[in-house]
Amino acid sequence: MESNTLIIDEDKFIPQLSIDCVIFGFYGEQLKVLLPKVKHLNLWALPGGYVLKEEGIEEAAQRILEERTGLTNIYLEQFYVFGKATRSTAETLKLVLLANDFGIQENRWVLERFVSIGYYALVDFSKVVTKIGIYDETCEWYDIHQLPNLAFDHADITQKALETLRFMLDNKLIGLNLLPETFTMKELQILYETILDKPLRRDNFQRKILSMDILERVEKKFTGAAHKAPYLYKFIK
Amino acid sequence: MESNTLIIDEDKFIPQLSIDCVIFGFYGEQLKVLLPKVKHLNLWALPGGYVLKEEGIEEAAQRILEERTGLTNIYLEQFYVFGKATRSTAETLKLVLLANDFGIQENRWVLERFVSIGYYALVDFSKVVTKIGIYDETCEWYDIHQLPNLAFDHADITQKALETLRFMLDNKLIGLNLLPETFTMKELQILYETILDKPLRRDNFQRKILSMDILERVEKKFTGAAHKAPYLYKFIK
DNA sequence: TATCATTGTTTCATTATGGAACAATGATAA
DNA sequence: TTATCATTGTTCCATAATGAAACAATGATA
Repeated sequence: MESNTLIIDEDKFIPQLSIDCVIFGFYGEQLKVLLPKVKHLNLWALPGGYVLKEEGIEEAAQRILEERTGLTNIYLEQFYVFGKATRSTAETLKLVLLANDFGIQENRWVLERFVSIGYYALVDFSKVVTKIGIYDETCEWYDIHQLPNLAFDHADITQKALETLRFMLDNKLIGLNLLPETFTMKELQILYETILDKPLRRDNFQRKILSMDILERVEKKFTGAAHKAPYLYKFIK
Repeated sequence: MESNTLIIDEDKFIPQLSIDCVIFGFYGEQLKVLLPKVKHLNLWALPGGYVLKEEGIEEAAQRILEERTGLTNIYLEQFYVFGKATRSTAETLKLVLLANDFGIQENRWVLERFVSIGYYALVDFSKVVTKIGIYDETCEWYDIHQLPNLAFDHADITQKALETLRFMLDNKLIGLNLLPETFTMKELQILYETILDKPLRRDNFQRKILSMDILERVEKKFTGAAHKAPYLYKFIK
């Protein structure tokens, strides 16, 4: 991230290195991304920040997420480093500074080229209570298919995060972090369908997931709807 | 990489950010890693370096590889960023500096904590003519199972590169970069077996690979051995 | 010409997957 | 009470992928 860093002590951080986080949540049969809005501009940026000189990058990502969104100790996965020379951010950053009545100090590294480490986070939508960072106007969820105007190359970063999530779907227990404690098979299937962006067969999906022995069937869920009540499941620890 | 950077103009580079490359080759039925040896010490370090302020990280990796090994325009893949706070490198680096009669300048960022971007490279062993970097004593191939004394956390980095290579084996055309223009099915199979570190069935392997329609059968290879001559294959462009 | 090691291929059993149908169930309406 | 309905849970079968064994081909050597 390169915005919202208007008042920082540059000596505390590793110069020209940043972290950007793509936070995925799942709600209303849609995959969502949590995005803070830049104050005074029609512009959104991934929650991001810098790495303290004595701080591990994973800890930096956790700290940044807590400062910007209030989320603590969440599932994080490094996915790519964005470091093209043409990854120019100074122009947009200057816009941000001007819009917020900050002067532009040309010699600071904040205005130089950045290398940014991308992390994606998976969170249980129902447990998230977002906090607005001191430089943010809002911090809200957006459908992955209807993202707002993203700053810098943050649309590319989000896209790459989504591709990585898809690629990892069979190797990591994605659902464990994106769903509440208990859920129905249908909810899990819709989550997979949403991430993969393609329909899956109900019977085959159930057979495959159950054969993995990662789910425990708990009680039934009576919704009051006029049909058979589905079982609830939870992940086996 | 944090060694062999004894005489550098620090202002040209992004501070505290480095690139380390794990170069894989395949020869004699073994997976090899190309490693320069640190001058005057019983110590080897992955070929690495820093990123110029106006340079993309991929170009930086290519430049570093050319300077250190003579390899140009090779297959590179980013695989992980190593940025733990405890990733201390100063002690070893001071040893390197002392052993090479360089003074230690405490305030330079070269001695601070580093965040290092890991790249792995795949090269055709038969085409490699290594060059010794100006700070290196030798630059030679080592069997992946018999690595020499590696500096810093470079053994971890190498291990992670190998794991990523394994994980990607079915998704990327690994063989295309590690084998010469033409090769036998057996050579390809041994490559796969070596990377995966487990035996594969000859018949099933052949069937699976051929069904992928990525190989073109060329002429036969007469070795003079007392058995049927195998076909040679090459990858379809 | 027989032997040998290795390669290329076929065959068969087993398992996984795709696709359809059927049975079960919890509410609602006749 | 009973018929209806939407959805869930399950079974069944055809097809595809994979595991494993056997067989045929071939290029050199004795």
